[in-house]
Amino acid sequence: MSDFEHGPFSRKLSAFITLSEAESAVLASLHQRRRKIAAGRDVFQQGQLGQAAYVLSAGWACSYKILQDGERQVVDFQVPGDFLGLRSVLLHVSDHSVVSVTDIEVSEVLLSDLLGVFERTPRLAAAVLWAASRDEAMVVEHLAGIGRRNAVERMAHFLLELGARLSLVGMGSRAGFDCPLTQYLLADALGLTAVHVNRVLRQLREEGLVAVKDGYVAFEDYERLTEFAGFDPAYLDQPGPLLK
Amino acid sequence: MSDFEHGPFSRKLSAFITLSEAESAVLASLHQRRRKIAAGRDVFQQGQLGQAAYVLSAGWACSYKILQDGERQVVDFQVPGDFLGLRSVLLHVSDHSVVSVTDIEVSEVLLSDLLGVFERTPRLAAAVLWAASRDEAMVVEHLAGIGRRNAVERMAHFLLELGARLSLVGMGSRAGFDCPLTQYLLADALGLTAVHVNRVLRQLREEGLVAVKDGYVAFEDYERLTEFAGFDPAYLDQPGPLLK
DNA sequence: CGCGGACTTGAAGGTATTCAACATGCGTGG
DNA sequence: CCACGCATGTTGAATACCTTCAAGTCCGCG
Repeated sequence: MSDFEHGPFSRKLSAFITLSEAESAVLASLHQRRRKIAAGRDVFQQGQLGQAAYVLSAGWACSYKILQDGERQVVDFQVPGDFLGLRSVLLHVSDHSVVSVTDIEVSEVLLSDLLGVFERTPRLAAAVLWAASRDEAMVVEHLAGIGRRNAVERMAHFLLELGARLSLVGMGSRAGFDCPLTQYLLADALGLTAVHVNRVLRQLREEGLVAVKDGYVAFEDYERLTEFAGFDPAYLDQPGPLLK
Repeated sequence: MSDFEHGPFSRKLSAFITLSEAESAVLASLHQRRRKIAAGRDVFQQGQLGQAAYVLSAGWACSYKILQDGERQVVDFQVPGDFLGLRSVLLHVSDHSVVSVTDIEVSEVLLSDLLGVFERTPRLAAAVLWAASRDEAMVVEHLAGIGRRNAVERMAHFLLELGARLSLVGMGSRAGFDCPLTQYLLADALGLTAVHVNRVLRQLREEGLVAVKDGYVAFEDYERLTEFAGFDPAYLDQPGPLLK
């Protein structure tokens, strides 16, 4: 049985462990409670008692925090195959909010489901922990970018990372990718103002590195952009399953 | 049997699950390979093939990334009970480095140990995943701070969070805590220069909020500082075990 | 005693923000 | 159908925050 039949989530996990039929079946059983959510709706909110997490099967979502003074910081964007709110389910109280950027489709995963999966198929526990680690690695890279890169490098690096992630699920290439993010969302992700995001994008465009226009990110000179941003995709790549 | 007998790691996990004797024994078995490391030594490095993670049992450590241009971003500091390199063991390649800030004591945990623990005691898998989630929540809060708080608020929030974490393991209070971090380390953690850290600390001292001097952080007005920094410890608190 | 690491302070400069104005495109209702 | 509102994108000018560069202090230690 192909690991790819059950959608992007199985596809993602199968990069870490080779899924047995039993394990595939257990994963498939997680997709019982499907929901469609329109663009711009909160999936869940910061502070909410969250017993459920979700697996995103279609569309883009965005996890963010609202600070005391009302400022928003986008922590990460989620694309198909990613978890929504995995931390929340384990922390009992959500430390962040998630909003749909486009129309999305999700499967609800209860804490009890997750614990059941862990007991019946411990290898899947490792796979889920791996997926969580990979997500955290991206958050950490994001942290480093905000802390230590200037606005232009930060944007360049961010666009390259997003492109690499999307390539892994067949939604992007070295040419570019469709991107539904507004300059406001980009600003809140990169710790900038929307005004400055605009200037930075102009600069990257004028230097012939990357052009963002009409919902499409076009890499005009992938090599030079990679060089400029100091982008190293090692933390995203998974050469093969670690557990056979 | 008290959950506290086996050191800060068991103490931390027992905030999430009530440990059975069998589970405590399994945890204790993880502390077979103990190592002492002098201050200022790398425990492991970014890019290294890391089969092993560590549990910190004494002292302070610091995880960081080095960017292309040589700039350092400190991701988090670790105090007793915290994991070192859990992500690395699951990602196979470490995405960050860890250095000892003080003399430290660690226990090595192999990937095979961890998988064994998951198979024998699935509830511990959940507990470990919870601990990882809690650590990630701190990284996310850190990200939000760097992205959306100015230098003074950022520093205030950081010191409050550190104080709260240390209080949980009995190493701090609302009065203050011992802190071995230099202004250079603080700068690299907060995405500032050491020079500006110095000015920010002076400002916080002059406003009677918090004073950092001779390795001790003294909260001079905890209430007002909390208010000023917009500090909400919800994501650190765990009212009681989620799994009995 | 001299050296290095950590800390401190001033002055100048650059990056990103703030404020303000305007352009563009899309959907909705008059 | 066109007017209008609203979200998004664009650009300029003034300002603020933080960095950079530079100089110097303090202290522990070989």
